[in-house]
Amino acid sequence: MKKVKLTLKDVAEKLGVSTATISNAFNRPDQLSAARRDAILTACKEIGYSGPNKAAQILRKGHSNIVAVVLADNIGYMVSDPVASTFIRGVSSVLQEAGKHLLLYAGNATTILDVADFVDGFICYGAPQNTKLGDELKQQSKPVVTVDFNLEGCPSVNIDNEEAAYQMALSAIEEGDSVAILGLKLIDSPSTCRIYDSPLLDAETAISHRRLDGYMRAIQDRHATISNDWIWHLPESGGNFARQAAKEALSTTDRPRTILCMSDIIAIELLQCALGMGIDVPGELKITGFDGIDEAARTRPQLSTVCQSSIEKGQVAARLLLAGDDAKSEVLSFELLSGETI
Amino acid sequence: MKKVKLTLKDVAEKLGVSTATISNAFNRPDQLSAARRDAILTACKEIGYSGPNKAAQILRKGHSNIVAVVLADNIGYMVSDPVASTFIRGVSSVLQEAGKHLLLYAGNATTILDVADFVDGFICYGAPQNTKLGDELKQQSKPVVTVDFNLEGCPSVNIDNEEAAYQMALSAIEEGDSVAILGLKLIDSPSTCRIYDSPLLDAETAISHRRLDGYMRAIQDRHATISNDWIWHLPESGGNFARQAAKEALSTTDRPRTILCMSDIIAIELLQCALGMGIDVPGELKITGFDGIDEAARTRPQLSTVCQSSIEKGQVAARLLLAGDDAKSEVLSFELLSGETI
DNA sequence: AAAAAAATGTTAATCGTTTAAGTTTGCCCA
DNA sequence: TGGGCAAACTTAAACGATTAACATTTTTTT
Repeated sequence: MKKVKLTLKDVAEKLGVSTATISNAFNRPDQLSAARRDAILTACKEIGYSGPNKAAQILRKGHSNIVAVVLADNIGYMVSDPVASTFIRGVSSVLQEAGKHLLLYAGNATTILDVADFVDGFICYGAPQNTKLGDELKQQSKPVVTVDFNLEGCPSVNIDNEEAAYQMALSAIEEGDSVAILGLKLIDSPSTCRIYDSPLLDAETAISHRRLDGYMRAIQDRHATISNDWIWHLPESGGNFARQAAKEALSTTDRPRTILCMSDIIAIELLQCALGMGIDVPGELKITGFDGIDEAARTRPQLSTVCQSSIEKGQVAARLLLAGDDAKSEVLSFELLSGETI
Repeated sequence: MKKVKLTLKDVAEKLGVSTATISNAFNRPDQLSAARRDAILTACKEIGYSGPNKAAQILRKGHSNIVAVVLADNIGYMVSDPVASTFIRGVSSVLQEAGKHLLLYAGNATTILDVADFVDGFICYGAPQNTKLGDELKQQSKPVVTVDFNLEGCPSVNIDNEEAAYQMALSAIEEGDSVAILGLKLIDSPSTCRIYDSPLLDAETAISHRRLDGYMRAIQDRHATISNDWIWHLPESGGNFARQAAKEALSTTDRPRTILCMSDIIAIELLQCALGMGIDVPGELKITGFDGIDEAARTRPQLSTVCQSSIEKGQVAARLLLAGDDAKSEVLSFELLSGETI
């Protein structure tokens, strides 16, 4: 139980050498003889000095080996979401290998400027609801990598959401079908609702809108029908939002033949809801998901969905951040999983 | 795109006041006149100074508003584990309210001493496999709260695992039954195996052993039978480990009547395995879980398990850490969920 | 054997703040 | 009128390291 913390200076005095030499012993082995270095290091161990103070190092060196991962929604929700947590796993594995630490940050919380001074960079996952985050990110000077959305001037990691949604929808929709969409973060509302004519949110950068574009293109190509009041907005995938939307969509007069869901979580909720109501899937209703989470492979009937590797996304994002200035945006591949719901 | 970072000194010169005054404007409003304070703050906004550098503040003030959450296993696994991620959600909610940040830390990675200098404290979740972590924790001087295990001198958050396991087992086991146990982290092995006579791991501090004690007491009280080669060790709950143990346990000659599992994840895997083999649950085989994750309520037949509130655990842990020196250990309550598997 | 190069140390400035202690000013009251 | 006291600022010493630039010794080269 050491009460007093030793400093580099204390150690230097005790050993009768300069602080520079102690510092070099820890940081730049080539700057002193191996013999002296060993002597210093073992002496430090003996007297209980565990190395240069990190806080001081951060200030002096200007970097901390800490990378902030900024999650679009609150940490709690994101961490329990399988897609997001798998993503974090990917990031974490690469960072860990590089000896970096992971600061988990909630985008909806207070300002990121609280940490911008000492983290080495930001990995931002998912489009933030408020534009404040974007502004702050460009106000500060640390490198940024965005995932599943784009920010001017920052390398990003994405799949081709438009194309993925298009292909998925195309294989689900039959000529002339009626279609509904359970979408994510389409408009600025904290609750489940149909979008009608509400202004679309962040239409240029958000992946939700790329997916919507893809769906719409497929609907056109199949000469299918849809209207704005058959497009639902969910603020997040979590249980209640999805359940409510599912119920609404299933109790429309003249129920849609096909419902396209922007996440597997939503699709699974919808599926359970439909089965509970005695609706035959895919006989009476076809359902598609998005993401390819493990659970999707276990539903009965098995969900059709777009598989993307969240873990790879995380790894690539981390690598891009570590790569520094010459990092270029990456578009990852996806795969269609043809299940039994279409 | 500011290229040069302004410092307090720059601002002070520009405004013609001392650095102390600027600093006070940000940190100690009572030290200067309101008029001047407003003037300074708005001036700062104008010239693009976003407040004192945090790295310097950490060094000078000696605290950072960062709390490290140390996870027993690797971050990746823990984050995707429903129990652990719910726990993190709890921690995060309290920290966020207190304006603290959350550094996610993998206990199995490198030393925590990397961050001990600048975090304000540690919340350690789950017994670490290696004792190194414990040593390091007491080597450093920041406050520590442990969860689901104990560390000498540190406040902890637990349920009464022995009693919970006892009660659960007691209601599952019938007089004279044969029993098997699928346990977690009982011995020092990276793979699934029966424990036979391997030395038990960390027997004093680990909750696994409290649970084991409880099971054993119930087995005695019910005059049931068990042997060391019917106690399995799993390094973690994750899929493959559980599946392997489940298969082994179910293919023993003279299969056990009751299998007690130390987590719901394990129990669910076992249940699926048993149903897949055409075994009638609970007719031929009774199963109990532990934790009370959401998914447990959705299995058919519904799992019997011990429910504990992971989110509360997280909240309490965070509050204990924030409470400082006068924090006392807390024992949370649990509830038996009598499902259809016993 | 002298000059050049390399190896090993030290000195002191610096990173960007905070804050105890000191200074100046203005105000009140006897 | 001047002593006592706040209020409002400033000065300057930390916080605990890193790292150019310089100084000294040892080794290598010619």
